Amino acid sequence: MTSNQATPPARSEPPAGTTPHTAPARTPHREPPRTTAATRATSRDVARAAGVSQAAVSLVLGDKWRGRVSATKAEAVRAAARDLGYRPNLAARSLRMGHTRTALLVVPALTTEFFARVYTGAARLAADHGFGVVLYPSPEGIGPARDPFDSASATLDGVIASSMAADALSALRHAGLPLVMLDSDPDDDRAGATVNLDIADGVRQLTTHLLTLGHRRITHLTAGVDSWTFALRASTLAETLRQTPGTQLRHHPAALGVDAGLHAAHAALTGPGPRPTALLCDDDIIAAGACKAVRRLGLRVPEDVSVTGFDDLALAVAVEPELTTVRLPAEEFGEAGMRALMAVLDGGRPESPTLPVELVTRGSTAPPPADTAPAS
Amino acid sequence: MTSNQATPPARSEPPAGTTPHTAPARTPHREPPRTTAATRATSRDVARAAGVSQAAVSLVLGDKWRGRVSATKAEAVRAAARDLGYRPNLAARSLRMGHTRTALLVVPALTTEFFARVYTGAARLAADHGFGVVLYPSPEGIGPARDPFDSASATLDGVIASSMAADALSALRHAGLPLVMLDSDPDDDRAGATVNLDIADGVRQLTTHLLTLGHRRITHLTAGVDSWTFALRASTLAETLRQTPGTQLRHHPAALGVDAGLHAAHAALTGPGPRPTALLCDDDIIAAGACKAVRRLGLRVPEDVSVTGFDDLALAVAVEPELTTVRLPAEEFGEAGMRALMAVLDGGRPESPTLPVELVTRGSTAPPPADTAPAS
DNA sequence: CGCCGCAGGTTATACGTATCACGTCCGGGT
DNA sequence: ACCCGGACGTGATACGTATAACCTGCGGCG
Repeated sequence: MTSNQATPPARSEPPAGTTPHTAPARTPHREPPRTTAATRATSRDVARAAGVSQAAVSLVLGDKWRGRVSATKAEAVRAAARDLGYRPNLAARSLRMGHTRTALLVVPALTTEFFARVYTGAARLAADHGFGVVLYPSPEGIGPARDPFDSASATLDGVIASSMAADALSALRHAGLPLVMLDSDPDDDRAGATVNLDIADGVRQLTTHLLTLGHRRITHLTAGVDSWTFALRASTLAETLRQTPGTQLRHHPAALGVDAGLHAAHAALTGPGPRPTALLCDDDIIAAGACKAVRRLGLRVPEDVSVTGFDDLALAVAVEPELTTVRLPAEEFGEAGMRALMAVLDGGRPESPTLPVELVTRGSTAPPPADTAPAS
Repeated sequence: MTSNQATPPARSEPPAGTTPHTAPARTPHREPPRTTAATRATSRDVARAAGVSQAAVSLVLGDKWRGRVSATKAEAVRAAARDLGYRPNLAARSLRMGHTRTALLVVPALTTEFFARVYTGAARLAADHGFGVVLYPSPEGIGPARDPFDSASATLDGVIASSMAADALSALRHAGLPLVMLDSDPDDDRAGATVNLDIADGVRQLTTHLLTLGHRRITHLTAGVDSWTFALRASTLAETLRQTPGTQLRHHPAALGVDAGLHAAHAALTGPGPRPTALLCDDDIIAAGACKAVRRLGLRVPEDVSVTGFDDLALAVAVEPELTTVRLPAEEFGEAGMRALMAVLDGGRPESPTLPVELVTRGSTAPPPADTAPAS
């Protein structure tokens, strides 16, 4: 603190009560950038203050001063930087370095808790390595199809994209940026790496759980989204049931959302043929809607109909009964994506892990009613 | 996985042979940009392709060529840019222009649906104006207290901050960036503008609804977060009830989350004195937990105890009974914040609107049980 | 003695863009 | 005839940073 017009005098704080009954608050002219901070300090300012050259500042602050700057001057530089509140201009640095240490995360929509958690995990790991993450919610969330690179005001070093945001992928591919796919076909050659959740294992665990309870008529309420991860749910379920004779599997298209789940479940329960005893839903939200449908038909969960979810969102324990579901490690998913991207950026060989999932057994599943005749 | 080194067949190598062997592969001088796709096209490349100067390209693409470039050449420039897939280097532009068209949105945590929707609204409006939005989830979401500007890899033009992220505000204030506060005390002089939701009106509507149904003993399950918006809920509730004689108001501290709501409601319902007939919760998630507590005590919602939420999240219609709640226009909230920030950035006088909220009456409220003795 | 190497610096430069200052060529007003 | 101003362009420059290239003593070693 030297000169620089400092010491803003006490701000004229009205101490308590006595609200200014008029409160004119005129002064509409224009507050010129009078208050300090008008222009940020540059490395040249720091150099001047420390009595060295701008290059020396860059060296010291970049921690590359081993045998180039004396310890005395290095400390002087650091002190000056601190005093001036110096922050490097990231735009200039990016221009010079040719990279931005920023990744783009492409997700279908952010209002889904799942992807919010994926982002959180990715951002946390990124921050630990000096990276930033910006979001590109795909068209359904943000408006008409828009170029991802117009959305990201920073230039990008790489992209992490959910397979559910397939509509944005063509633009991404064209840009030739390093790409990490989330939950995508491992054979997809667009990606430099692929991070997956072990969805198939989750479905198998869930199915085994229902089978063990005695269920034989299972209806799958699908998300109605054309993406690899949802296709995998359906195919794994079909394959698993095929190994147990006497089972019956149906698929009912729903959509994402409570209402969609409700309507699909209603249709599934009132349709022709024997009523299913278990509803396997593509996510927890659909499952919540399905539970509502069951009760509106005068039936109970789980005594009459078992319902299962997927994801283990906060919602899963907010409804009653609490949902039996498959817990997806969302934060770790985002972390793994970011880690893979950083590996690609470092030129190393990226890992393409498959993250384990976990069956969480709660109150929405039970043995089917005793009076139910076994299928066929 | 054997040799990573393999498979660069015919990488470059113009196979035309007869390369002058006097020019061995050495040439360490300077790598000319040989491999097209490796480096992005610059405005200079476009200029060369269109047969004009780089300045002309900038003029045309910046739509500032009124009387400076002929229509013919302008079209040629646009064609060349299209052919080359030219994208301006945003880092260079930011450096030159001194701004980034990027705003930072500071929220307490993203995993809450509410702020995810706020972000979506802000980002949508921003995109329409060529702005981007990056997020700074506050420490609780992202890790230990970290400088917002390390998190944002782009430099920033301004900040939109929720009052719930108060812990990050000191760093923000120090930076002297244009600041728009979300849901904050209008007298707060830190902000260039303040956008509010009409929380007080929502509380009054909710309270009137309960009073009209006949409730006299109301317990407020608070979020336990020290922020202006939650304080306003409590004070407005108290003030409203004070105007109706014979009412009894208690406050029970909860926290954000289903479990917290459950425990707080349990305590509220089993505590000393006559049982409250209505539980007014600071948000829908707490309310969902409260409903669970009611049922675990062998009581029914809403016949024995009415429960109300706040926010109108997706959760509100996922639980049964569906929650009576106050709908907060989250997307519009984010939009209004972004609009105010852009107004500040344009040097204009920003509006500081208060957005209306709406009472949504659903199944979780009903008249109190008839056998309930009036309070006092 | 000559000269190398190294610590401790500085100067110059390039990244890609937007814009200012400067040219040139005209047609038209005085 | 002269100058003015507008249309049409181009060259130069600066934004702030990181780093390559260069410079200067100085102790040591053949």
